[in-house]
Amino acid sequence: MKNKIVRIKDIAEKAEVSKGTVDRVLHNRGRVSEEARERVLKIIQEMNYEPNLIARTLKSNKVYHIAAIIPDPLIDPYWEAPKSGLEKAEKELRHYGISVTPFIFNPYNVDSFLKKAKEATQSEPDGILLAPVFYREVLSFFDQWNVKRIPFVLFNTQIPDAAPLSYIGQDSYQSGYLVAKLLTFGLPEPCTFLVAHINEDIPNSAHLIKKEEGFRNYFVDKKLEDKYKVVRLELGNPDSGLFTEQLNKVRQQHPDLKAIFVTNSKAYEIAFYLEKHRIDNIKLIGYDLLPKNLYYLENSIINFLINQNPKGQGYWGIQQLTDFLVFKKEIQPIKYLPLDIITQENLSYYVDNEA
Amino acid sequence: MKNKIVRIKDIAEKAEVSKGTVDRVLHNRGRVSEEARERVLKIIQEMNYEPNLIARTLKSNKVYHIAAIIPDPLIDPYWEAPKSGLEKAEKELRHYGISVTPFIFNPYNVDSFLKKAKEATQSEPDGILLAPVFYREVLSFFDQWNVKRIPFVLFNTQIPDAAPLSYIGQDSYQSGYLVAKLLTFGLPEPCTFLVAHINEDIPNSAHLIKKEEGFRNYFVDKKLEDKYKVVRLELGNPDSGLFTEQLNKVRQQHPDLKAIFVTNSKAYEIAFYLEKHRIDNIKLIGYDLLPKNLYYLENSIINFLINQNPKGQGYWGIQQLTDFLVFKKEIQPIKYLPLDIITQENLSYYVDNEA
DNA sequence: GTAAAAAATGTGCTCGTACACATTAATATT
DNA sequence: AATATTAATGTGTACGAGCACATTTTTTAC
Repeated sequence: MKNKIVRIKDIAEKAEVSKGTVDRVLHNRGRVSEEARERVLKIIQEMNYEPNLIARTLKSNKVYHIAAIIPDPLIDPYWEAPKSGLEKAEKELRHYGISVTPFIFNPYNVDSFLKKAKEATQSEPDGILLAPVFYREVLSFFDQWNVKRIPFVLFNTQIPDAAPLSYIGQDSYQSGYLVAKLLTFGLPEPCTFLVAHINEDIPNSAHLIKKEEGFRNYFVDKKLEDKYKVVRLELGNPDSGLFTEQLNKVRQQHPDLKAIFVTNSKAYEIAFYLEKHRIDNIKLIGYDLLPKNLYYLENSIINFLINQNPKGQGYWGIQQLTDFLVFKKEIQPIKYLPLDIITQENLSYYVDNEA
Repeated sequence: MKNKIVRIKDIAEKAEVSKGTVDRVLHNRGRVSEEARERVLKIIQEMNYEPNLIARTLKSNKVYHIAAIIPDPLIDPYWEAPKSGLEKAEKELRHYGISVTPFIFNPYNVDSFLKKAKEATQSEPDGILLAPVFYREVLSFFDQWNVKRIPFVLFNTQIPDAAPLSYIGQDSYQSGYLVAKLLTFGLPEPCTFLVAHINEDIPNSAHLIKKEEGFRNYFVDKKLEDKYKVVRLELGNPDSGLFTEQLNKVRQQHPDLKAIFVTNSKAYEIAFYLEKHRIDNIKLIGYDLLPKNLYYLENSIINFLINQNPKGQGYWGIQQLTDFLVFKKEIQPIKYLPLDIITQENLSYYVDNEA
């Protein structure tokens, strides 16, 4: 059987050199005669040697510091999941020398972001994981990190101009497209759909625009523009009276409103409104498995949730950086997570059961 | 910082014993005074020591042989995915001493199964991964393996009476339930649904019955029995004329037939029928991302597929056995994989991108 | 031709854990 | 009290890769 695991020692013996020489060939440390080099290289090929990553990391007790620049979960609960994901990854990878330091900023305050990003940069980390909530402000940091050669991984929000080591998240456009499919599947008759952006700085939130774009283009592509009408609404703070007013008005203007698509994780705000006004003929789709969303999903007020797998995003972010720093693997520049469709009936298998 | 990793040596020093003693405490190898035992145990708690699994497996060069008893992918293409999943796992885990030997049987031939299962048993493996296609025949093997103390993991088909180390797969009942939800969501008007079992030995296929049960119970639970009618059909070999005849007949008997639920991975057979007869007012839901199914999903003849994640099943099966054999971890007796809802629009993120 | 410099190759220790073996301390037996 | 027996504890090495350092071989300089 070829089942035997090939070690450096085996190669050394077969090539009639010492393992030191094999090591030099493997890592291009020079000081090897061309003759020996070729012989060793050939044998490595033949026996298709694969280094034992386990033994490798055991040796080097280098600690890799990763700075995780993420929004405060206490301010927006959405960010709890990514945080727990990266904590999980850190726990798993501690023995490989991975150490993660969170730099937590207020997602509604640019200065807070600037401060924390600066702190993170000054800590001279070996890698950075970042949720780039503020599009404009983050760009100059990318330059700094590129100069300093600090690899950085983005998640949640895709930034086209950046050249990160990797982006982890969903294809926003496609997720809007998917939502349109689901709603038209459930509503075969002509009607009106509402795209609701809740409490967001829209011009600075490219991914939300992408979602709306995908949503609208579905109707174009499928030639359904005559059948369905799409309206949009930028809603402010749900606690204000304006919020309710805006919704009342849109319902009045569009009596055939049959579905609402919420582009972020705050579908529960709309659900609260629907429940309060005892409206049960409007379907509702949103994002993410927050407890409040799950509550309304269970009560059939929310019909579907698209799981952005935020925990997985944090988890895979750290994993990607580890693969790069520790294992020196090739990193895929974009890692799209699946667009999970969640409903009452399959919910339990997605809650706390992933990655 | 608590960032320092705790080693056995650290514990030994703090407890003023040698690392040998700590080792004996950790592994209950006896020969330790009660006094020392308690002291060490306390310090292990305090410093919350976690063994370095990396170093652990590096030491022991034991090879664990796992026998994988699975159906032949050449006979039923469904089984390609589990096979590739377990191959992927083997590759990842080779350096932990995991070696997987496939024992491949004909899923339509009991004798072939008996022969291979016997061979696998005689090879005296350290663990067994099994797709228990033949319910009755597999039971005696469970007894044998229990006597020999060979841990076995089941996947794909849940067997209630068995007490495997772990079952990996989906909750069949719930998946039927989910399908009912999707269909009623898309078909708000009263109509008839067909549950189709294609080319299966139904009495011996508990998981297919469970699917139907879940499907039917959805209507009961939601008080929709008056609105929707459910009929069932056991279809034989799709290549025979009978197959088409049966379908024709059921359509004739139920003119308001609006959806078909195929309980296994052969939805493409019905799709072929629907396409051939140019029927586009019957929705179709089935299982698994086989190339043929994907083709019809792309063409909108199949509306949804439930992904049973067969690749993941093979992968996690080997992972579970490795966790048990190599890492001595606690194993969860049931590992339900999520009920992924797949449609044209989110398909690409599930194809070859998992586990 | 010899010594010095450079190139090539070899040796040995480290990482954290597990286990075999060696050693010491505490009882039991005569 | 001396020896045998058992219990308790300590010591040392292996696993595979990586790297510093030691050693050998070849080349260069005079």
